[in-house]
Amino acid sequence: MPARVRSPAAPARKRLPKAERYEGILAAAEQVFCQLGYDAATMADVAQRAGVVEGNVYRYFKSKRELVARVVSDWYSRKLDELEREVRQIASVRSRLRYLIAAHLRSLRDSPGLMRLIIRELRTGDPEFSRIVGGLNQRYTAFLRLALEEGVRTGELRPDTPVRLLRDMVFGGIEHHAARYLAGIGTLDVETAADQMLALVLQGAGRVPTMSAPSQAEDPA
Amino acid sequence: MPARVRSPAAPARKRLPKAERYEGILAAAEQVFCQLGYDAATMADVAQRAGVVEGNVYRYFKSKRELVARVVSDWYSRKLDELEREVRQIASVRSRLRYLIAAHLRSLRDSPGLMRLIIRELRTGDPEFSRIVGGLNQRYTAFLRLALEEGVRTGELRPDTPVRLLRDMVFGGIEHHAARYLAGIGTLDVETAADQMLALVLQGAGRVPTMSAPSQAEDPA
Amino acid sequence: MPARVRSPAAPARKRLPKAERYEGILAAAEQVFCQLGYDAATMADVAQRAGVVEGNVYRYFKSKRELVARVVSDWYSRKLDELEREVRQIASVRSRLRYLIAAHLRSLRDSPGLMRLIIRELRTGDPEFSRIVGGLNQRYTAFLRLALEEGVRTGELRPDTPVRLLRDMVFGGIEHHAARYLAGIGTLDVETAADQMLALVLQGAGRVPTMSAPSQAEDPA
Amino acid sequence: MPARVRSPAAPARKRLPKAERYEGILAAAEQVFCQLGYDAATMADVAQRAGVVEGNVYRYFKSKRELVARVVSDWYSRKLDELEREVRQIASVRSRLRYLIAAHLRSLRDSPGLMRLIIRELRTGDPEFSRIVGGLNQRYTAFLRLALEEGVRTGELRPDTPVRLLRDMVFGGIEHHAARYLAGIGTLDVETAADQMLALVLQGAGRVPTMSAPSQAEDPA
DNA sequence: AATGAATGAGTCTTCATTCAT
DNA sequence: TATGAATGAAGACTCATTCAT
Repeated sequence: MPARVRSPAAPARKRLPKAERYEGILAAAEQVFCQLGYDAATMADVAQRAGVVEGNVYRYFKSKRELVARVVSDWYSRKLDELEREVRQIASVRSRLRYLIAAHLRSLRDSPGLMRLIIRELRTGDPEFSRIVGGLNQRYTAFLRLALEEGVRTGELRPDTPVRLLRDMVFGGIEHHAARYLAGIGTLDVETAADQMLALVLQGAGRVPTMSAPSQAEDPA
Repeated sequence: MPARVRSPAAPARKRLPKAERYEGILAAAEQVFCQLGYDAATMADVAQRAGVVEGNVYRYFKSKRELVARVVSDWYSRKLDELEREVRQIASVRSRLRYLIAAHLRSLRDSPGLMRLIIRELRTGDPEFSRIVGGLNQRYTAFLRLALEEGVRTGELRPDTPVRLLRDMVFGGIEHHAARYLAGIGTLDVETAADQMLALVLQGAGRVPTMSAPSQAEDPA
Repeated sequence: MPARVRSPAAPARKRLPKAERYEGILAAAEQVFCQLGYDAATMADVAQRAGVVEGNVYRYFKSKRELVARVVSDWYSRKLDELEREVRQIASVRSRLRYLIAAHLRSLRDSPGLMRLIIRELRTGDPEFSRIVGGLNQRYTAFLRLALEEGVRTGELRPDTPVRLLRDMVFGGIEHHAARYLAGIGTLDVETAADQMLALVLQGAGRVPTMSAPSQAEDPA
Repeated sequence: MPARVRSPAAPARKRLPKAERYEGILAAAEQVFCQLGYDAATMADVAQRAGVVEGNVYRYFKSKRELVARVVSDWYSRKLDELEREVRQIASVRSRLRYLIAAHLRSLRDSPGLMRLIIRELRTGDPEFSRIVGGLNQRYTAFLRLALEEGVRTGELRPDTPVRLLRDMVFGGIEHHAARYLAGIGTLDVETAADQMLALVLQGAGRVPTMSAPSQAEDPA
């Protein structure tokens, strides 16, 4: 009986259809893992929150690792569908970049617990985890990579753009930027951050040196 | 008043000066923590690697948390000294940025275990940890922030540069970029990555506005 | 995320209904605690005596302190029931005093281990302990206090009787008296001791003031 | 490094005469044991408070048990001297009883930590402890026993007085009475308690039934 | 399908005591 | 005589996982 925070447990129900019980446990696991983190969360916590008995969880998930993996892959699946749907409707590369940056920021803002879980646990190298979550992360970041590659093709981006590095700067930058927010400190202004990051991605921070093509708005000229 | 009787005790191992033993345990802990991560590592592992009995570790470090904290803060201290020494000798902002980017990449390349430890455990919010490591991370990232701010002052960078966001993109980008390497997959080409990242920081990925086609797409011309 | 893998687990022992196992552990704990005392007893001792694995004890009792507390409160509950039942059937105050004195002596004679445990551990001020055992001791001693108070009301006892002090002398006296027996030295003659103590309580040890030699010095004659 | 309360340590001094060091450690031990109790106190606590290094304590006391035993026997020796000195000057048995009762109450009031230590640890049956403290407790209680026996001889007390039982009631009663005070709750009024207890010892609480020799002052005649 | 009792291998941490220096 | 580093044997408590019912 750890001094853990236990939330109002759902009353146990009997004989649910398999799929429904599965979803219930998954949802409970998401809450518990997000709130406590992987290590601190216990299977007992999950079972209780799901209104199920401990051993029963193992009928649906063969181990704790698989359970987190499913929670995370679930999130990725949902996110992937959403991105798929939205991104195809955005014509310009620039707008697509803007959308993807903002989308990731929104994810961090709206599901900080889950994102912290992903960021922390994704880098584990656990085989069980990799097997399940594996490609999903790649497919997720692929949206940005593809957008950048298209930008190169269309000429909106320099031909020598180091696409993967730029992608890393975007995702890594967003996650770093949100670190304080994830830690419960401060807020996260999605739109401002997205605008600034997009600008940095496109023009960098260096002063444009040419005479003929003066830089930004604040040019005294 | 335990009824158990203590056993007669075996021959004592070699007796080291306090500082030496401290360093020995610290070094052992660094290895163990870097290899297994904080949670998976046990104090028994550390003690064994240090050639010491488990209980003896506690003469030098009052808890496992303090021990990691010391390992990490030790690294930061060394790094901070080094940065301090080097950075002050680099005149131009551009060169300083290049140096800081490369330095962080080198850290990841040369101490992947430690860096993974830091990246993972730094975001824990544990008070023991924060107390000790606390400001070190800030002081570390401050070097880049200061360089960027100076760039703004000297006019090498745009006056409206979002300094903190850019700093996050650099550190986050580097760490993301090194993720595969940290996971034991692939290599890390410090110089190339540093060059590319510096370029992105300064000019971004957007097409250079030529005379005929000045700045961005939304240019009214 | 421990890297250690759990072992395949051995054949499970017999499965008892919850209440039965609870009682079994409680009984084992009583024996162990009484024999060794609280500090010297270990949860492993208790588990072994109960024929259960150590960790399983914690399914029923959340801590060692709670376990002793339950053992002790269990005894009090039983004793309280018994006293309740018996005392109400005894009409005269004198008989009631005699009964309560003898009953406490019998408790010491018949459950010396448990009584030693109570006497030693009751005075600990541990919150877990107090929470559970708390009022039970007071309710136990209240029987004597109430009998004395009634004696005062009925005139069988002097109106200025210091009830609490007298109660302390009875309980403290009995416990002191039984100390040698509790230590395993000598025997305990309940009836004789009860008779003598009752006499002391009622008349004290002072010479009875006869007609010719009236009581104490402060006798006005 | 336990979260224990450590008091201002005396600075280590070198090369004290043996006897002086011995006393210093003993004094430190008394403080520590009284404050924390035997089990919770550590040899490290004692050493620190004595301004001595841990291992050095063992040059003067061969074990923790012996150390407490010495602390306790020290107290008894002092007390015994004091009683010896005082008691011989008190002529009447009655006064002597009054003095001994009050003296024990004062001990409890003035050295609650030590008394708690004695009361708790004296009943352990530890051979090391018994060997050292052994007879002291008996010699201490003997003062009261002798006074009672003399009372019997002189006729001030009934010839059939159960001396040992009465002695137990006095000491046990006092200790029970002081229990709340020892637990840090409430105060201890030595004089009142002594008066009341003396009266109980001499006359008991029973209403004197005779016509010819009416009882106390509050008798309506 | 569901239950939940039972397992067992850890985890961290504490401390009396010894002994090389 | 003094030091304090080192020992080692517990000890309380946790938790993923299994399996009889």
